[in-house]
Amino acid sequence: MRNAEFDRAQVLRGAMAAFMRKGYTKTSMQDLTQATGLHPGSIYCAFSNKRGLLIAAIDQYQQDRNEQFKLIFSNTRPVLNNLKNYLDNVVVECVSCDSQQACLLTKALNEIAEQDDEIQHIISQNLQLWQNALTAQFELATSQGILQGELNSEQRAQYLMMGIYGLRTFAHTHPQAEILQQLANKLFDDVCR
Amino acid sequence: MRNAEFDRAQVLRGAMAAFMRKGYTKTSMQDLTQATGLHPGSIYCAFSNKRGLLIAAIDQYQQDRNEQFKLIFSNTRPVLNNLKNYLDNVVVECVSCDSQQACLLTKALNEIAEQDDEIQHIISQNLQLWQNALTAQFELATSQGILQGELNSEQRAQYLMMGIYGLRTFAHTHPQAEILQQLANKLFDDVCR
DNA sequence: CCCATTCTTGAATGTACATTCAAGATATTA
DNA sequence: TAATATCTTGAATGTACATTCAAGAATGGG
Repeated sequence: MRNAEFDRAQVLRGAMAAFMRKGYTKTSMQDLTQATGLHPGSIYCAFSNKRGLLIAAIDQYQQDRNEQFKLIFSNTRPVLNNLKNYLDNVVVECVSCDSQQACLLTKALNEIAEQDDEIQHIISQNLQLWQNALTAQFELATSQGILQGELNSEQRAQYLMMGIYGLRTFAHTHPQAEILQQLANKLFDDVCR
Repeated sequence: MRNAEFDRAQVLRGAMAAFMRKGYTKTSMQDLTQATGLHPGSIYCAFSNKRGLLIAAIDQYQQDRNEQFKLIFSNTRPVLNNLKNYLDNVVVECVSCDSQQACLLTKALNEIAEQDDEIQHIISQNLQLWQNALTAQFELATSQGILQGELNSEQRAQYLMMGIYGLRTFAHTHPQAEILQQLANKLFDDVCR
């Protein structure tokens, strides 16, 4: 008889930002009411509780990132150019030092790992989809004869994921663009080797 | 007129373990009294507060890891063997999935980054010492003519640090020894390239 | 062996938090 | 426009937490 007034995606993006800034535990419901513009009652009505809001935010994050991924890879340029652009984009995010540009999945994974099996599973699954998408790109490059070497596409994707995780953590101590870009360049070379 | 009864190092190792298991925020003082065997009053007397206990625990962690580092590198075997052993050791820690085997520095860095400047600074400094020690090993190998290529020793150390950070995060989603060892092997190759 | 000093104990304190709920507001339907 | 269903509001609730503190215990010097 009456529809909710808020825009679910916008609310979840606000929650995302809050969780990325302070981490799940340290983010209070008060932070979340501010970040989402919703009153506590509305949050509990729509997402059950703080944990439910995190799960919904992770889902929205995955959708948003998937759009971005498609944007980078859906074109006719050479696959390796797209991959390099993708990695350079990660570097830009790291350099900005803007906590909103962090990766919600890895942030939550590092915080919650071994504490909440269900959330850990959700995050792992999302990261796996991610890795699969990268594997597909490497597979494409291989089928085009662009990539050679001992590694298969899955191994390349795993190594790239590992490198991106590492880059994001490393950036906390060395936020200089030059250093990060250099590491990313070598990572790209090594992945393609 | 009277000495403290507890063994400071042991107390701090208990606190370390607690912080590594749950993270700083989620670890309650009750957890810490259990983990350290100390009553709240004693903790506050010795370390001011929970934050002070974390800082002291980080310091103890650094000392302990430094001992371990020396143990691995203080011998007459080839430098690169030692480096490989060191990396393999990280893999073993990752595989165990034992949260006590995590790295307190990276765990705290990922949680607290951009939230507590002083702690961030302490962690960064400790990680830098770490990186410097690795740089020295690469420098040694280079001076022995074992390492060639475009990279300088600092760049190699940075790349290795990045890789280790990445490996630790990646292990949360892929704790299989085989996969992690494969990634570590390639990382070592690429670092030495 | 007693005194002075320091350490230990753990219950008490106040605060900050996640969550609930009942009253009020608003939209849709008839 | 009236009735009804649903959403919104934000103060109230109980809990869990970090921290304090005063009483008690233990040590070593004299």
